[in-house]
Amino acid sequence: MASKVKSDSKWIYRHLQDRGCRITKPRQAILNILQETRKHLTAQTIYFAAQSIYPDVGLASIYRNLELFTDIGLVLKYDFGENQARYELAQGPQSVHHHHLICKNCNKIVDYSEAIDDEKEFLRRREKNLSRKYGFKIESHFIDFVGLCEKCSKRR
Amino acid sequence: MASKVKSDSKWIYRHLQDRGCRITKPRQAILNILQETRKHLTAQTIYFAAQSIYPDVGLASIYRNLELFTDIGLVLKYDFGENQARYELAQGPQSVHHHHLICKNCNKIVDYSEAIDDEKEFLRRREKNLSRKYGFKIESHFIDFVGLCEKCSKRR
DNA sequence: TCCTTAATGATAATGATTCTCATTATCATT
DNA sequence: AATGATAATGAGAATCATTATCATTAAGGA
Repeated sequence: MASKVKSDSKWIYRHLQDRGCRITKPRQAILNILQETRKHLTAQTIYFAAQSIYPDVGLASIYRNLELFTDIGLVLKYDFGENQARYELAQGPQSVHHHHLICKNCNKIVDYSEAIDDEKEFLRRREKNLSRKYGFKIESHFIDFVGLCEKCSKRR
Repeated sequence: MASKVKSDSKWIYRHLQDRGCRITKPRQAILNILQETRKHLTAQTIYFAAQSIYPDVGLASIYRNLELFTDIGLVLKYDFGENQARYELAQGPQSVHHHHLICKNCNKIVDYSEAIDDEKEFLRRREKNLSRKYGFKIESHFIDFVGLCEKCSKRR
């Protein structure tokens, strides 16, 4: 019953309502949490955090809504080779489009977003080319570099 | 007991032996299978195929060795948003370095490798830059485009 | 052939994610 | 503000890929 849901960015709610989705407390809680961090959170972490906003929330709703948000492009879902997915807001004040460096030994993740401009041009060409050739309607892309972080490459 | 393991590319075995790994029947079976396909196979698929080469093989060995092969760079492990990983040989006669188009609706995967040359130059610069800045020793990269395939984009 | 020990197979355990279904809450309409 | 259709929920069971355990086997150098 109790709920500490704060008011959120209007555009997110419009995005949901345009699709006939209701604005529920679990959804507000999840979005609040994602808006307050830059980290990639697991469903469990989001679940625990959501309980402090809306104690009655269930884990199933966390998964259901993360899937919904991912489907409608509000959230990005990542797999960094752990045995669980990670999520973050696709757009918003806290989030900048970025890619990842993944240490295959300790699983450390570094986000980077610099020098993105020459990348944009490259990706624009590539997406146009691929769309035409394969008939795909491309919505997003992921670029991950995998290797060893400084610590792990010394330790080997 | 029975075993139909064929002789394999020498370099792969050298790669294993250099690391003190033994050449076992399960390992030979897995590598045979991966060498004969261009597809991204699941552990289950590899398990069933391996049984026709070496009937006594256990599922645990499939997982253990796929992890080993991934660690030493012989195999690439992918997650396409299904609930299971997929694997393919990192290098070899059948395999060409490529990236993916993933349909987020029906999970269709298209491999593409054309026009890879301008990508190489772009990636070289990017990897050098990131290595210097973050101290990462970058070994590989993944570029995936996510969207809707032709069928699914019409159906919506 | 012998010996060391890496690797294996069988199977139990784990744990993230999904499913089921009765109940509840959202929100357009009145 | 009350109503009603139904989207969404919470609890917990079910699923299923992956890992861990451990006694046994086999690779490969001596």
